[in-house]
Amino acid sequence: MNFSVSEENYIKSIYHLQQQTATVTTNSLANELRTKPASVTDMLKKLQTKQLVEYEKYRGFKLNATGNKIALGIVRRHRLWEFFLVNKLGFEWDKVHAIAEELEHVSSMELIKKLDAFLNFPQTDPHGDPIPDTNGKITVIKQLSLADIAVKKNVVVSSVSNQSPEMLEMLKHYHIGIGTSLKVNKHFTFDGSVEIKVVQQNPCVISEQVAKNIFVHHD
Amino acid sequence: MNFSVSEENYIKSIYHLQQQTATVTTNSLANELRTKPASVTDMLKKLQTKQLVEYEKYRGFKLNATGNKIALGIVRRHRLWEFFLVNKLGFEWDKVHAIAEELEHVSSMELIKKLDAFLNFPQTDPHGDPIPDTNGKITVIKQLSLADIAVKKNVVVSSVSNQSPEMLEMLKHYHIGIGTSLKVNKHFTFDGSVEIKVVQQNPCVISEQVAKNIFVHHD
DNA sequence: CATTTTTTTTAGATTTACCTAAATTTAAAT
DNA sequence: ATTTAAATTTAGGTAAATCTAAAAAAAATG
Ligand SMILES: [Mn+2]
Ligand SMILES: [Mn+2]
Ligand SMILES: [Mn+2]
Ligand SMILES: [Mn+2]
Repeated sequence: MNFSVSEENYIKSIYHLQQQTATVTTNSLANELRTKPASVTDMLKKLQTKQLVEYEKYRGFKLNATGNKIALGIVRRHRLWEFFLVNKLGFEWDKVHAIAEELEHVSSMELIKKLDAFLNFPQTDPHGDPIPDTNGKITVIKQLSLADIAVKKNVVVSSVSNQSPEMLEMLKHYHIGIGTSLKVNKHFTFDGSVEIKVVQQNPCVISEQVAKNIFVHHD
Repeated sequence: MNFSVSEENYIKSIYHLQQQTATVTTNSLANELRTKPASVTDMLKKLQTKQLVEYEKYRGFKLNATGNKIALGIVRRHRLWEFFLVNKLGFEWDKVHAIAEELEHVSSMELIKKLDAFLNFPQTDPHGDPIPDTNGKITVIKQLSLADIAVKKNVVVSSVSNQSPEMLEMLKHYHIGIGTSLKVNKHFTFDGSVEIKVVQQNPCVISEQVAKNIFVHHD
């Protein structure tokens, strides 16, 4: 079946919200899509008749198996385009989301297949998020935020959950990017700030807010 | 101002039809867009209030200076994407039009600027059609169809006006592509077919229908 | 547990981009 | 110059995606 841009945006947003809560509410989806609850209810009825969601009035909803597969297809396209924009066109990673938000809806299967090959089958997007494969399989790496990492362990930055220009500016200042190796020297209990040692840099202190948005895995 | 996908498709189609007839008719545009004349009239009223066309009831219409500039922007995006699809992703040129038809509507200025640079500022698309520059300036090369070329003149294929898979199959068979050097040996008056000599190939005869769709310039 | 408060749904409108069928205008043909 | 035919526009309607305001249901509160 074929889906409208609007339907695809709803499906993808439900998918993302489900990563946090198993079942999604009307208000949270309206908020995510910057639309009104009434519009969400309308669209949900449509997605229900198209058999993409499990939905019970007043009870919230979630994607079913079909819906999930479609969502992963959209996420795949989005992340492949983000990779292209950063690694081929030279965008900074805080600028690509809005553009990929449009490109993800271009519907040619062949296009994505060839784009994937051209990019050399990347596994993660510029923000460190995994790219689902053709079958919708996604490899979720176990990762912890810097705020929750024990001291003296060597870790590698695997993703950032805040992708704003402000966050990018901050990370650049600390010489941190996806793949950067570092370790935690100390957690300050006063304000939750964290002293870290980035390889080939002097130790520095980052705020709890920053630490919580940097995800790492052990190497 | 910002335009919908539909508005952009109308604007671009008017632009293309204007290349042949200075003023465009409702029926021809409906036919080009595979829509109905009544829909064209509706959209034309809108484009008129948006000050993009000169339109007199029952008298046909044409883009004004603003409309023309916008059309050239869309054509630019379309052709840059076609170039990308063929030269970076490895598509054959008979498969790219439909995909570029979607990609052309992605609206980021920065995207097109960076894409252009990534592609090394190409001057023509895979079908030999010129790519307008950022200011909407387009270099129209004087070109004649093979059906109208005098014998024994050395010419270079500069574009093809039929971009179907069937045409591509035929051109591949004759070893003809954009940039191929050839000359006309003879015009047959019986059916308008043309004997040509492609460099490093044996002479061959092509039908008038094929000849009319191959455009060349003197080298 | 009865009553607020919050969340969600329904009802009814609006905008965009279409459509068909009928009316109107222009062009072509007798 | 009529008449006929073709092109174009108008009238009226539909489907998708949105919205606001009101009604209904669920959750929170004292
Ligand atoms: Mn999107
Ligand atoms: Mn991303
Ligand atoms: Mn298009
Ligand atoms: Mn082209």
